[in-house]
Amino acid sequence: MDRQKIKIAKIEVKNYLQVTFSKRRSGLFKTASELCTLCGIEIAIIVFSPARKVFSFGHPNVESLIDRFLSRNNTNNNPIANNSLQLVEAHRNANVCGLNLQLTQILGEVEIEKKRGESLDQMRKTSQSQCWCEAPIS
Amino acid sequence: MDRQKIKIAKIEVKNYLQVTFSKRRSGLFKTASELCTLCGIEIAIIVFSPARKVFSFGHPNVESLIDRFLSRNNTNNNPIANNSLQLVEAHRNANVCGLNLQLTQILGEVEIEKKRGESLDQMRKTSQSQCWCEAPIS
DNA sequence: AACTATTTATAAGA
DNA sequence: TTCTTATAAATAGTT
Repeated sequence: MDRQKIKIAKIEVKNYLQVTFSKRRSGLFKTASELCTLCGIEIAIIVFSPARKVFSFGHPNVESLIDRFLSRNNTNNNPIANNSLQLVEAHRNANVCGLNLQLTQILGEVEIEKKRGESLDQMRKTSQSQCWCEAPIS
Repeated sequence: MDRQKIKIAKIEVKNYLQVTFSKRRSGLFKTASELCTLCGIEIAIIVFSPARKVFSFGHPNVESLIDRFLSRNNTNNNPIANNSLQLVEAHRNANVCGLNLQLTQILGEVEIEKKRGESLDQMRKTSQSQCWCEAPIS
């Protein structure tokens, strides 16, 4: 059997899949890097391999492009994009949970202190109305 | 002049750059999609064009891969990756700012209420020690 | 957008 | 994984 074109469909032979993945991934990253140089653009690629390993390529780096991408999507009104952002939002919210907990606890403290203040206020008023000795007896 | 190979260097002629960008970008997305199908992988590509427009390709979608990528980087100890995450962290912090502000204001309120409580407490004690008429005079 | 000569990527093999 | 090479695929220059 000669070298020939392959059908674009899931490769089932594991060893062959691994080789193809490795070759085509490096090809993809190379063409991406050429596109960068030729056109002066910025690009980020994230790949999760069949073995769940992560490979990435980024110019100037993956994280700053992710940040820019998310900012853009946040400011537009596209409901589909916003919907897809829910996972990321969930992440962010997880980190915010601690702050929310603190806030709730502090708000509870405020309530207790306010009640204590009111009760003391009430006591003062009562004692004032019932007692003519606010001034020293002398 | 015949068709010939180009040097991989920034294209300076604007029109030509635009055409090359368009052709190569679609080529890149096509090869990425083939890699997906052949190897059953997941991939996300984010591109910022020379005109600052954003193009993206994702299978199954860009956002979930970003989320997975960030989670991975968060849990490892790689100082370089963590350092690169600072931009994303900064973003998250910007959203947390409002909560922090609330917390600071509420903490201030707590302080005021506590002081008020103490002052009233002090008044009560003073009035008790100076006045023997806590009970009705009768 | 379409064409095509040429370059580039890559499938199969080593 | 890396090299080789025949073939497939992408694309530079043009229309």
